Amino acid sequence: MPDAAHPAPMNERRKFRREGEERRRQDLIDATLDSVAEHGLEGASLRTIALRAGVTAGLIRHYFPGKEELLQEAYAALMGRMTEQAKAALVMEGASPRQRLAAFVTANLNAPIIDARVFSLWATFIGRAGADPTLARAHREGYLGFRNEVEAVVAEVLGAEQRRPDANELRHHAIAINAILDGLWVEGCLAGEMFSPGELATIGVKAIEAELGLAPEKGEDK
Amino acid sequence: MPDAAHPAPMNERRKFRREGEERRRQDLIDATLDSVAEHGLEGASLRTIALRAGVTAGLIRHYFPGKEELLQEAYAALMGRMTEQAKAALVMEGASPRQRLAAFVTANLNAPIIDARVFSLWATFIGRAGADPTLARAHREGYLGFRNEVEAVVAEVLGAEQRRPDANELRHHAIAINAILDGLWVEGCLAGEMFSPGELATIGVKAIEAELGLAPEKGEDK
DNA sequence: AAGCTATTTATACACTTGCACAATAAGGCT
DNA sequence: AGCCTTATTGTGCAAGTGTATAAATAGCTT
Repeated sequence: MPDAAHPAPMNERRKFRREGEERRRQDLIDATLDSVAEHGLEGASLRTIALRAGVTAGLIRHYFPGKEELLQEAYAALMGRMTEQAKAALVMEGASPRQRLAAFVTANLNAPIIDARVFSLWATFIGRAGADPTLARAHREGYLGFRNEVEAVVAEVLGAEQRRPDANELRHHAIAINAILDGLWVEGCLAGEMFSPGELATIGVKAIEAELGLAPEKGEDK
Repeated sequence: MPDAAHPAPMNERRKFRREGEERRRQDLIDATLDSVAEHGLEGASLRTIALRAGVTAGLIRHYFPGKEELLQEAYAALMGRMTEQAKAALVMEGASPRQRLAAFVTANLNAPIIDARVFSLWATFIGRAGADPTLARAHREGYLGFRNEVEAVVAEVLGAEQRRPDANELRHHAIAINAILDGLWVEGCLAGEMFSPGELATIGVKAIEAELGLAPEKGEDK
């Protein structure tokens, strides 16, 4: 819509700025994620995306071979940010393994990881994993990477308690803990207002400590 | 495509049979779910759906006001079948509460509940829950119903052990157990071949018994 | 057998979609 | 200052979309 303050002569070509390549690609990917989150894959047309990014639709083809590639890159970017945030909570210096585990769980069950928009994106993309092997592989890698992180922390925690679980035990613990985190994440994203702040984290920490057979902390029993 | 054995005269109008209303609606809903599972919401056009159902596109409008209503009914049907199957495992006569819980968990972590197609459908629809309040409410109801079932079984199990949890404790247990089931369900659906048969159920039963603080069964420790 | 009715097909329409490509101008280089 | 590259716009197109509606016919009623 033409700005009333700057009445544009008719047929004037739209002014534009040249952005750096990396910047433009990021903007387009962000606009894609926004569009998908808001209107689903179906509503994310090239024109919608371009409008959101402040460019015209034709430009997209200058940066991406086609729509499919744009979507795949957008999904990869989303997964990258998610796992990055999730793992960031693990780098705590000078904390006991058990404290690190609790911090990890708490971080994963609060904002910004618990987020309806991110969940919507995840679900929309993952729903196509069955049909699109590219998406399926991207998920698999993200999942396994995350689970390996979990498994490493679990090994540390149990090691600090003088317990020596075998490989299979360790794997089962990691799978179960991962499931607890995933499940609570889904519930929190879908119905966050049903839980008081921090409640999901409390539930998660307790469930995971129970899974690992850790004695309750002093004063932690209600 | 015309059958070679019955060469059709040109411009012959397609033959058809009148099915009962209920039957047709079901066929259309099934065709919708198939289309969505295979090509996603975007690829599920009225013509695709009609083709799958063996009718022409125009007929859909005779049974549904528009595409959106068809999708909503399809989602409702999907949720209905899922929760119905899930709860069915609970009706075991003459079993101890603990056995019933274990059977419930096992049933929910094996086929046909663990199913890539159903998961794909669930994810695709739930991804739109953020934007579509109708879908969000449908999910909420299904989720709460399921969680209440879980809570009831938990109360029975703990009651049989002479334990009297308060309401909040009970709620937390139900949320945690629900998360374990959801999380393992997701993992199983997305990467079923990474787990040996029955492995997810084993992990789930152990994790849930740990959550409830139940002593391991005799001979159950590895 | 004839007629009725509502299920079903078929066609039309306005609109959107992804993609192709020519035209243009922004901004660095000399 | 002028030029050259290429990022960006704008237009066009064929295919597909949901919806509206007219035409046909399957199967029941009488």
